[in-house]
Formats: sequence, structure tokens, C-alpha cells
Amino acid sequence: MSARNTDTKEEILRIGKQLIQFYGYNAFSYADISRELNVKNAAVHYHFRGKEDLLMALIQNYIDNYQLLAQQLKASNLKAIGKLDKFIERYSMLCETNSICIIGSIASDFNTLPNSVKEKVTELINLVMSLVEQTLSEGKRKGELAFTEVARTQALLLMTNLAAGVQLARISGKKDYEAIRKAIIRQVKV
Amino acid sequence: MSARNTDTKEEILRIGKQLIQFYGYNAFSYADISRELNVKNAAVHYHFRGKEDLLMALIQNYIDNYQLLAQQLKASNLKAIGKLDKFIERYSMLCETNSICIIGSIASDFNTLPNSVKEKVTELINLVMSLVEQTLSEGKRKGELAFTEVARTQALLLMTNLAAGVQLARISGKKDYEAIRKAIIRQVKV
DNA sequence: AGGAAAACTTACCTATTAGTAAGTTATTAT
DNA sequence: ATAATAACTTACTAATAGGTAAGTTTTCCT
Repeated sequence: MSARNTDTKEEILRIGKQLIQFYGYNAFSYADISRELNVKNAAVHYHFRGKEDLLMALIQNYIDNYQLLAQQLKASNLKAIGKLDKFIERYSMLCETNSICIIGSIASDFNTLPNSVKEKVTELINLVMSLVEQTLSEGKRKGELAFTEVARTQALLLMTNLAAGVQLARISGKKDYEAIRKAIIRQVKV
Repeated sequence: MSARNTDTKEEILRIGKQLIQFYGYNAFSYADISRELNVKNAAVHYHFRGKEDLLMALIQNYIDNYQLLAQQLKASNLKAIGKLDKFIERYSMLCETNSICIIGSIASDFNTLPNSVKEKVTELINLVMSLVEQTLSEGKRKGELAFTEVARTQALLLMTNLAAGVQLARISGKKDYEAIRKAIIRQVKV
């Protein structure tokens, strides 16, 4: 038999993330994951009892990841624009692969999800929103950014531009995403 | 037997639209429709051979609807802000029922759809985008609106704010949508 | 009134989905 | 070395999905 893969669990998460961002939560199955990993679907169930548990772990992964980003940005000596760039870059990468952000993907399927997942998504949204909002308001305070809306509203505008930007890019092309990306920066530049 | 319903086809479209906006394309089945209509699922297949055909008809419905709106706005003597309001109102109504726009819903499932549907969605997007873009540029020309981006980019920003706005509202609440809606207007007001 | 066409129902089918119970193999700790 | 545990596979479910063929009922047209 082939050598045992000790990080199947992480591989499942990696593939699950890819699938949800490319096809959507209700459009992929455990069979898709097990096929790509060359294991049986029961192996996926071993690591994540049900699809709901996998989704929960996936969202938690995102939360951990954004918490890490928040720390890194705090520790860095980047200006506000640089910090926003680091954030926006993630969406640009999604766009490259015709994928959409997990928040947008889940938002579409939101009404089919159990409450536990809904709450976890809310946690993720709150984290991302406060990261963007703080970056914006701190940047404004330091004179590195300029905008007229309150920081929270400006963060909402920025977030929705990005989230729907990658969605739209799938349909009408990547140039539209690029136009949005540049306009976002112009909106907050001094 | 009960009286025959002669507009089953339109009812199917109505319910299908509701389901796709509330649950998403890959999360509803013909059984959901037939149950609500008190017919058998074969009856749904009689009117729309397959799910793909139903989706096509649904998108065509939207196209017709937006073409009508474009005509109505052209024929009206509303100012640009008033025209935008008519457009935005549609999203506000979606938000009220925890629904999202069909474009956002389909964008999430885009990579699972056959090419015929993809092309039809592109047609819809182009129509909506040109409606918004024209309203914006005409408003600017008449001095009723003011913004610094080119009209096409401003339309992209507005569209993405709305599309993701209703998505976000599902998760973080309707107040966020309201904040976005008001900010959109401020962005283009003279 | 009678026939054609429309609008269904009945009764299937096949594929897939999420999931489980029980057994097997490999790894680790003692 | 061995027992426990982790990481699987084998071999199933039951439910649902999307779909079809053939028959029945209703409506429309003449």
C-alpha cells in the first residue's frame, strides 16, 4: 500500500475551501473531496462527521487566518494604504482563479444552513468588518486616508465592492474587478 | 376535481424565482415547486423540460422586466436620483424578505452552470449595467448628479454595493443594507 | 358532438447524496 | 512486544434528485 498521508485532515480543508469558493456549498459533495484525495468518502466522514462540521471548521480556519492577518498588520509599519492592499490582495487572488470569497459564497446559501453555522459566519463577518473599519479609521486619524462616510459605512462599501466584485468578474470579466479595485483605493486616498 | 389552473407555468416561474433568491439555484428542487403548487413533479417537467430550461426562462423574465423598467424610466420625467431610486427600491424589497438578487445568487453557482445559461446571465448583466451607467451619465450631463469616476466604474461600484449589500444583510442585519443604500446616494448626489 | 391538442397524473428509473456500522491496517506509547 | 488508538476501507443505507414513458383528463376548436 502507498505511504500513509498524515495530514489528510488539512488536505480535506484545503480542497473543501477550494470547492466552496469555486462551486458553492450546496454544489459539492464528500465524493468530490475523496476522489481528489484518493480516499473513500468514509475517510472524509472520519475527519469531519458531516458536511456541516466541515463547513464549521472551514469558517473557523478563516477566522484564525484573519486574526493572524490582523496581528501581522498591527505589528507591521505599513501605512494604511499598504494595509488595505494586503487585504485587497486576497480578493485579487480569488479573482485570478475564478473563485469568490467564502462569505459571498455562504451568503447565497445562508438560508439553507443550520443556526450553528450561521452564528459562526456572523463571527467571521464581524472580525473582517472590524479589521477593515479599524484600518480605515486609524488611517484617517493619521492623515493617511481621507473619506467622508463614517468608518463603518466606508468599510461596508469597500467590503461589498470586493465581495460582489469577484462575483461579477466571473460573469463580465476580470477587467471589471480591476476597475473596482482601483476605484476603491481612489475613494480613500488623500 | 378542483378547477384547473391555467397559469401554472407562470406560477412555476414565480415560485422558482422565490426559491432561487431565497435558497439558491443548487439548493432547490422540482419537488419544492410541485409541493407548493399541489401538482406532481412531472407537471413541472411538462412546462420546463429541465432545471436548466427553467433557469433560462427565469433569467429571460428578468431581462424582459429590466427592459420594461428601462422604457418606463425613459418615458418618465423623473430626475436621475428618482430613476436610481426606482432601481434601488428593487434591492430594498429583496432585503425585506431576506432574499438576494438573482445575479448574485447565480454568480455563486456560476461554475456549475451550462454555457447556455452563462451566456444568458451575461446578457442580463450587460442590460442592467448599461441601464445604471446610462442613468448615471445622463444625470451627470444634466447636472443632477456628481461623481468623479467614469460612469461605467461608478455603475460597477453602485451595483456591487447593492448586490453584496443584500447578501451581507442576511448575515449582519438590515441596518447595514440601509447604511449602504444611503451612502450610495450620497456618492452621486450633487 | 367529436377530435386534437394541452395539461396534467401514475408509475417508474438511475444516479447521487449524506451518512453509518463493522472490520482492517498502521502508528504510537509503554 | 503489545495494547491502545488513529486512520482508514468495505460495504452498506435511506432519502432525494432530476428525469422519462405512457396513460388520463380537461379544454379548445370546428
